[in-house]
Amino acid sequence: MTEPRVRPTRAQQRRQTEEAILAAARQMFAEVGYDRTTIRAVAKAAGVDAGLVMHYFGTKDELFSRAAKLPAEQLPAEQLPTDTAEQMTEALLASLATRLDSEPVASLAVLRSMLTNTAAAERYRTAAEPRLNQITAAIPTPDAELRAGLLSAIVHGVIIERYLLGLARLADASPDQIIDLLRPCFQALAAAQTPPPPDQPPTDS
Amino acid sequence: MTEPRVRPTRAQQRRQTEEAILAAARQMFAEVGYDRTTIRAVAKAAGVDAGLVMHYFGTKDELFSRAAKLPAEQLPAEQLPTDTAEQMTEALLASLATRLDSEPVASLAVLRSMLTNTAAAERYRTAAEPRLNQITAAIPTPDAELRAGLLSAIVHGVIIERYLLGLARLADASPDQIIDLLRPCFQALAAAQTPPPPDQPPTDS
DNA sequence: GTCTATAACCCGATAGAC
DNA sequence: GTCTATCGGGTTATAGAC
Repeated sequence: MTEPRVRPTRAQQRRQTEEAILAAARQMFAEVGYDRTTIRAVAKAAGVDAGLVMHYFGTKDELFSRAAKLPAEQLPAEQLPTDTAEQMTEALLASLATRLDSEPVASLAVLRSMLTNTAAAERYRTAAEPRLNQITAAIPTPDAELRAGLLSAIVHGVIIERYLLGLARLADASPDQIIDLLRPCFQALAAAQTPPPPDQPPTDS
Repeated sequence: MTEPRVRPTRAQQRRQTEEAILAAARQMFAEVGYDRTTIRAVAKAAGVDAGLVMHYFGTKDELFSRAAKLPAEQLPAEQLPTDTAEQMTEALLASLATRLDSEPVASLAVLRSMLTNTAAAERYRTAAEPRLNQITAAIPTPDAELRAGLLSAIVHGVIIERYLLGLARLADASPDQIIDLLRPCFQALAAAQTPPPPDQPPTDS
């Protein structure tokens, strides 16, 4: 009998090299974007032949699509509370703090490519949409959709300048420092006007 | 004598076709980015031969560099007042309103390409630096540099989502609506905490 | 000054040997 | 399953005719 424990199943072996290819592809897509990422370079980084990459994924678009998927599609797990604007704001800040600490490389691949690749842009849109709806639901004003769009734009602007452009002022700061500065911004956007007006009218008027 | 008025100088003619090429290049760089822009397509859009583009600009990098320059380098003209944070904030909002109304296509070319082209990223950095310093100078807190970086990131995040990604919530809104919503955000970032600290120390201490 | 032809080099994708 | 060879296409850039 052949020892089936030591060298695992054909399918397992395949999944293993597939994962190595995907990891290399994610890294390169995140670093230089879709166009400048070549199948040949991905294969070399993964230690396999270029033909094998094509054999597994068929096309470069499919490779990008698979590489850009977050592991186990864990997105639906992180939901924002929509009860009050304050809760949503804090949850959004906490989510941003996590992303500022270590943004998944698959997300960076999408962000890096979304300005020059329509498939990446579409993936960005569909990934951001449920979150936009959650933010909108927590804001009690008629212009909630625009406010939610601005909050999302701020989050992504900060992440882009920190990770993709490496601007020193944002790249060197700590996540806590950034979210502490952004908290009043977010509260102003989510809570409409200031709760207590300065000069209180008489109680009976 | 040959009539020199009707058909202008050789140099003028050259400048004219050069400008046509640059306009076509700006448009294409802004729409699809550096990599997907080809010399051939630019030449066709400008109504000239591809070889002529190379003859004028020598290399694709030089063509991008020339196309990405704002006309007459009018950047130093728009300076932000650095006297008080309030003045700077309003000026920054006014500048954003103008850009939301019609962002120069040369700027869009840089923004579209900066995530996948190092020359574009470098141009973005050097163009943003003087403005960052002006914003910093108007903020009276020790973390002024980080606050300025966040303000800049917000501005560019909004512009990117509006023009380059075409997200509906930001693309359909009016500039005035957007800056009115962003005003409290910017004030919170620029003005630090509430001006009068609650407990004043004794005068002589 | 303008345009044609082509060189030299990449790429993604395919076919087939082993 | 893995790798080599190659096809067909694209690009920038150059050389040279008109």
